[in-house]
Amino acid sequence: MKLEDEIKQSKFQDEWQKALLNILYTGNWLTDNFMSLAKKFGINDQHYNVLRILRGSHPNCMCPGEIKEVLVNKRGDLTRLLDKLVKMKLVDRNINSNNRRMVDLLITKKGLDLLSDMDPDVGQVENFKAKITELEAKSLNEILDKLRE
Amino acid sequence: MKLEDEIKQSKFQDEWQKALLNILYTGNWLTDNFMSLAKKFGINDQHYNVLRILRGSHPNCMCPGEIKEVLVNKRGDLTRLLDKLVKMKLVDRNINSNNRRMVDLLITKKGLDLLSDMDPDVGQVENFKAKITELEAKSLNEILDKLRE
DNA sequence: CTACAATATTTGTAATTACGTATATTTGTT
DNA sequence: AACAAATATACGTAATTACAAATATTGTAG
Repeated sequence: MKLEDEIKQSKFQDEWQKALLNILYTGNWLTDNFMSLAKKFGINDQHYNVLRILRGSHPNCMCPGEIKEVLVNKRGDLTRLLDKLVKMKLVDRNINSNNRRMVDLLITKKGLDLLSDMDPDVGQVENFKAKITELEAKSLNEILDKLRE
Repeated sequence: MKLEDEIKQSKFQDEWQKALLNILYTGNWLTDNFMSLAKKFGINDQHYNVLRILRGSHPNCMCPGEIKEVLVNKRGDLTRLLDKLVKMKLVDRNINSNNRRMVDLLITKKGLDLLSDMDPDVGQVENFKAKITELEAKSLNEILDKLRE
């Protein structure tokens, strides 16, 4: 749907202002989709993001600092977010033996299985290939990168 | 900065996957900017968004439902968000005389002054004109609109 | 080898957000 | 006029998030 209709605004000052709102709106739209998807599986979107990062490094572990670095959305209290994942037995947490300030986190079988169950639904949300061409995606990436300069 | 460096990822599966993360990352980046800006002025980004909407309709008032409709980011508990703005005397709240289920919200002089003070800083964050051309903004809008179809 | 700075994570506390439910008012129906 | 349905907002409670400070461990200079 056109942005004008989605946020009930008849028109924008200019294309730049519309772009600002469009990025925020589309980002929130994606996040909302992930949130309701995750909720169906008993977690939230931040839990999902962390699990997915841990799956990416499996069978190696990561420490909280490393996870924070690659998290797109840095909001949330990582310690307590991990508390919950450990409590749900989706993640194992152990003190790193080389550096006891650090904590090794490893996704469990249960965690991997949960992600597998979610994959089809996630594929739906991430189904960009059906909506824009590769050239459009590339162009989008270039423009967004420029904006953050 | 290129997305690869910002989230410490050496490469992405494809342009589509990068686009997904880029939208989320850029949206969060913008939100973080607004958050730290608003914080300097003693409010948060959602308070700012609501104030800005109310300035848009000033000198007319709006009710919570109308505000929720146009809010890009619908997160947050509007009632208690407004409680805070009323307590800070940035917004006046009165029961609507025609329909007493509804509540009239009007930005105060103090609220307008706060926004004026913030405007220069906000201009910096929203400074898209300096970064992308009008054509690029237009192209961005078209691609984002497509993604949400 | 001791003191001090740096690093990695955790914790306390307050604020915000989520979500279901409750309240109040209006509207429509009989 | 009485009552159910619909509408608009507020509230209770639990979960999450923000922020500052605390704890524990390691690295390092003297």
